[in-house]
Amino acid sequence: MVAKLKHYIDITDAEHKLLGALEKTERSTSAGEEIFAGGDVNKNLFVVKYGWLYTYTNLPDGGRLVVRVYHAGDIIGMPALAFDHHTVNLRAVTKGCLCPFPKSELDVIVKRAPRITALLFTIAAREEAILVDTLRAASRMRPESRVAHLLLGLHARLKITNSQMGNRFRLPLNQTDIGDAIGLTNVTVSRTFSIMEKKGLIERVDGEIILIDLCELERQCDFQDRHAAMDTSWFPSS
Amino acid sequence: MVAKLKHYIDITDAEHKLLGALEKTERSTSAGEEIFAGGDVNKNLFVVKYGWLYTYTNLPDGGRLVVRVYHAGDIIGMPALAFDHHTVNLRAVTKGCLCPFPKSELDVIVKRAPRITALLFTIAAREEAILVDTLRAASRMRPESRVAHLLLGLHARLKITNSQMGNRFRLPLNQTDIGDAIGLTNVTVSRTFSIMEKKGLIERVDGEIILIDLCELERQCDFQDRHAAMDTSWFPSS
DNA sequence: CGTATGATTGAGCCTACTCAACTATTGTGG
DNA sequence: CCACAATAGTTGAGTAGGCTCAATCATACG
Repeated sequence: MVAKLKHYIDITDAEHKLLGALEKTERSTSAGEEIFAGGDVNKNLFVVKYGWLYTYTNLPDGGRLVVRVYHAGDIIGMPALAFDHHTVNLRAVTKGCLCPFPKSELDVIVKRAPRITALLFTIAAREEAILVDTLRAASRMRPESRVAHLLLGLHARLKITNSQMGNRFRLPLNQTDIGDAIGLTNVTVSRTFSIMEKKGLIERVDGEIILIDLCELERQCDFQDRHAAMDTSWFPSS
Repeated sequence: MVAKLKHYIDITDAEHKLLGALEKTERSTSAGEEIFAGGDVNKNLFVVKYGWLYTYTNLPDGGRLVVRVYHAGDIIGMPALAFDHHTVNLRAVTKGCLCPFPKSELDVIVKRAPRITALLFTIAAREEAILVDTLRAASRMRPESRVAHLLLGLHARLKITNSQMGNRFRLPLNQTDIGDAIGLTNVTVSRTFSIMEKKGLIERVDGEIILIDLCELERQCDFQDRHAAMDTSWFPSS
């Protein structure tokens, strides 16, 4: 996580030490494992060391909504900071490793490291902007644009921690998961992928996705990369 | 705003003074006025003194998505904290009054008032949880549940600052606005309201909404009140 | 090699959309 | 105060796109 935060601001030794405390505990996850469920008592946040995970909620009609996909360097559980119970479920997609830390450790950061606090605040704000983008795409766009938005979002996210990645990446989600993330059935996801491949927008090779026509993909879902830059101009001095 | 924050934690005189600084500038708004547009340079956040407003974005196909409705005591612009440009548009629904304050004033709070910082952080986290609820309802539920969710959300929000309100409130949004907020057309909103009225779930009198069968409304959209309580247990001492 | 999971494809249906006409309400200027 | 315009809401008819159901094909794994 420190590596990811360094991307945005310089971090002093003292700050580094405070952040290190958040990653002192480790917990490995196996593919498909349920880490916590909505309604569980919520004392911890999690930093992702590696692996893919997602949060989801069940819908009253039996459906399922995949809220957000997480990768190495992400912090899981910010929205739940406001409540003493979890609001969503967390599931590991692949093998991975998490660092749980109690909410209460944040108080030290808030008290002693105003720059880190501001940065975390900003990251939370960005999460909200990303969620609005998701709402835009998943509730109001045609299937092709929804898929495009999901793929571009994952790609932009993965590029931060893996800059020489190119336009190709492994996608460990099945089509039902994808459908639950963008509000389609697995059937429609399948048909949509086929159409996009036929159009020359993407390719699928060995369970990896290749984004062939990035420009057209970005155009059709009005994509904004929320990861590239953040406004740190208002931050206090350290 | 101070009145609203007091709801959750005690506020010392020093903290009160810092917060007061955020509300020293005022700006009145007229009904239908556009306050800012997505892409505008973003230096200010806004505290709502009174009036109704909403943020929205335009969709690539010409549609519109109403993201969030704001009332007295709300802070507008948290998600934009992460960027130097606005990510959405803001429009006033009714006459009202806003207190704009520069982002840079937050740095003083982050440095000097850790409890207030923690509280603002928590409010941002709650906004995210609310947005997930919106995503759930607006992208995946039947029209009736979507309307129910919107009405209950507004009602829960208005109750905080107006505790003896009962189950009746004025709704200054037209059916096109409502549709844009929950992913329906004005036509479907009209039909849905009629059905819900016929079923005895709600009533409409003089442009006001009366929630007749609260339990059934809550049941059918799986409603959670995110405003009632917040977890402040992890906050630092002041 | 057999089983389980995941992906593809086809047929038919259903729901919210579009288009359009009409009614109701609100606001404004003469 | 009335006439007119503009905005908002209602209702009907027909359409279309994504869903459901179901069968088949592909791949991975023990």
